[in-house]
Amino acid sequence: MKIATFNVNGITSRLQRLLEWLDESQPDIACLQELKTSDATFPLQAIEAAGYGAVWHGQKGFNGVAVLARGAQPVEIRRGLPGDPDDTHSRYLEAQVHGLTVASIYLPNGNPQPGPKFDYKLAWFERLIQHAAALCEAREPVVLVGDYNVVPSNEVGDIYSPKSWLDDALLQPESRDAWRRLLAQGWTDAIATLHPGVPMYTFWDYFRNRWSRNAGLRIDHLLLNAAAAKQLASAGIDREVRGRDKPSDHAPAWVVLK
DNA sequence: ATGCCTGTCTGGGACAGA
Repeated sequence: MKIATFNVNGITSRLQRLLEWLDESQPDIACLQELKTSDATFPLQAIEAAGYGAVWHGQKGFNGVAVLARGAQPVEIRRGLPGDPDDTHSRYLEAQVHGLTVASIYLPNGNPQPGPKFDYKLAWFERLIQHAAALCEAREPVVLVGDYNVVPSNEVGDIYSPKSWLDDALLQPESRDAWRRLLAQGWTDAIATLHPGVPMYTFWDYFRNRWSRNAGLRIDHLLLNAAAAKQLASAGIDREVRGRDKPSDHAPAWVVLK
């Protein structure tokens, strides 16, 4: 069972990159973020033609998350996190498919900080922590994947160099503290567990030659509860996707469960 | 040192992203 996460940065302009990656990587489940399109304009036909069923939560111009499943129709469990009825952002979609529960997460970026966007990020994180507690305790496998917009540490496995990012919302102690408290519920960070100490970046800014210099950040994560972690076989990053024509600024990350 | 690129909505320039 291969589960992947991919921030596509606009599914409309990224559709060919997405389809070729699905064909190559053959994930059983693919969670997408930053669709940047409305529910009505989600390219369902092309995704079904590629052999995938889908549920999605779109938003015109911004945000947007989806869960794709190869040869299956995901069953939607929840769209949006509980705890704030005024939150209009499409950032959380939870579904059951292929015998497990999976969530596609697009955690707020939070820049600039300090400020209201950073406050929103931290508040959203607290709502995720609240909601994730019961999922972590589930006896069935649960996988929370997506763009968490947190660089977990300043180590080279997580960032090429923290120097120019020290004031960024992705590295702030508050962001990292929330990340640590989420993991402390009992989640396994699949990439960090299987590839400690080596660069496992998932994002490279479009400018400043960040891709050609491999000046990347590890911000897309795959978290497994105990039942899922028992099945953990391998994990990786499809880096080559970032080097193609008209790429997303993120590369897909994936985990295989036995 | 700096959104320096890129996508979206829109129809040129603003906003958002990380």
